[in-house]
Amino acid sequence: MATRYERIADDLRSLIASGTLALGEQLPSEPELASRYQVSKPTLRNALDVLQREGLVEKLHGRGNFVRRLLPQVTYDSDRRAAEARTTAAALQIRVSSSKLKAPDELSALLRVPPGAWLTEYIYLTHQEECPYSLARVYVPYDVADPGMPTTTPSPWGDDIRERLIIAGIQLASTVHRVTPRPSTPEEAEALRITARAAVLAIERVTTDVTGRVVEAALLALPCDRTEAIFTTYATIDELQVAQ
Amino acid sequence: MATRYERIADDLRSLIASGTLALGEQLPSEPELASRYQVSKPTLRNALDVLQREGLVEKLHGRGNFVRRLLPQVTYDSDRRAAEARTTAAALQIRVSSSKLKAPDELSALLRVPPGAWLTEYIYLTHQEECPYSLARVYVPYDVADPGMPTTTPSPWGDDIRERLIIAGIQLASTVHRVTPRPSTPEEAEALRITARAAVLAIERVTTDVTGRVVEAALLALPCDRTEAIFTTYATIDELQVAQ
DNA sequence: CAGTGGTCTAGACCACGAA
DNA sequence: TCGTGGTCTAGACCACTGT
Repeated sequence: MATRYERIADDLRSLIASGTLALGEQLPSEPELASRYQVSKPTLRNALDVLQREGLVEKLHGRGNFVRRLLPQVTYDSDRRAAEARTTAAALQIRVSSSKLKAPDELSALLRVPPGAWLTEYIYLTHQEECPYSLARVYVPYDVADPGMPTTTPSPWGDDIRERLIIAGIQLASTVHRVTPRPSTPEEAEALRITARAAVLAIERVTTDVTGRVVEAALLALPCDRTEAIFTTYATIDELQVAQ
Repeated sequence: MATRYERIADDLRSLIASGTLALGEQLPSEPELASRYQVSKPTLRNALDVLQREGLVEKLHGRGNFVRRLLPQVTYDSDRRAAEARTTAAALQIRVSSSKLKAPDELSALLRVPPGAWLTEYIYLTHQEECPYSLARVYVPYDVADPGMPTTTPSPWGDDIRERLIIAGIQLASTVHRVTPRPSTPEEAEALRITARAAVLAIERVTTDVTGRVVEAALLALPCDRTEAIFTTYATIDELQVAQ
């Protein structure tokens, strides 16, 4: 037997699905809904919590509850060219800032440089039509190159930095992506405008050149509930030769 | 200012971290904790909900609240050899079953075969020390090959199937992974013994051979809160030549 | 059966956002 | 200032688990 709050959630869900409650529309206030369903406020809030976890309802303290608009899908692609094709179509606004810093311990381990080595940090904050899309922090050791500020059209994932490394004569050899869903940090929640501790898909990317040196690393945070990430791997030459 | 339930959650969290509450240990009952912290039951439950969402506490209806044991980390690696090295160390129990079926619409799109074409389906359910680890469904079109039942030591991700395809003379060329966090289906929640609708990391893998034919596809489901996935990509030959 | 967590009430009061 | 959601109380009763 379904509980009271589940039945209320079911009812509101079908109202949203049928369009009776339009996207972006404000729901009636909680006391109003509570009296309409003849339940107490905590029970009604329990129902709204279910819908919030499902991503159907957005609660804004002091303003009201709203039917969540369809948010654009976020797509990461390890293949730079495929990503570009999509990016141009999607009209993203990308804000990049850069600074120089001494590598803290986590970054020195990631980039395999001594702690305190100089790094250039690029922070990419991308929006799609006012809606936060992704947060990327890209690091390049200063003794590898100083790519300077982006001049070309940037990519949300800092792929333009890697392009600049290639132009500078650095031969990229392999890229390792470590993908982990985890709760967002307060800074990420703020930047992506998601509720505190809501999950993000974290992608840790490390690019190595043909000499085995780490030439770039990136920490990406994508909103978990509307993200897909695509990775394409090709058989290496020796694998194909073994098969032949 | 932290709320009442947040301060209680903080306190319990530090008790768990310090080992005062041992892993797997049953917490005092909710009325007991409520009176100890001088709060009402709903407030105390709110604190436990926070810890449950963080994965620190497991609530079992009719039995009690327990400190969640450290669950083994689940690691997917796109690199078969790296994955093997880890797997042998970790002592996984893998159960494989196979059946033949006609491709439903979703699978025919994924495998690029006509709807209703014959497929071999392999279901891999992996445990590590009684704890569910991963669920993988692997599909091979029947006209590509019939790998038969696994004889070698299997991999949790069905990599042994791909090994068998290589031995059968099929030249694998590229693999595309599509990674999406999403709520679990009831079957997945059951198999992975996670709470209903808890998030899984879904990996959709499609392997293509040198003729461009899809020779294998897999649908993997991994428990979101303790999973990492690693993807390694190498510069293709033409990228390196362009750079030179 | 006893003991546990799950649901629910009918209020009170606080904190936030916008006018 | 007013209307909104957020927190909290002190209980009652239901549903599940193990003996």
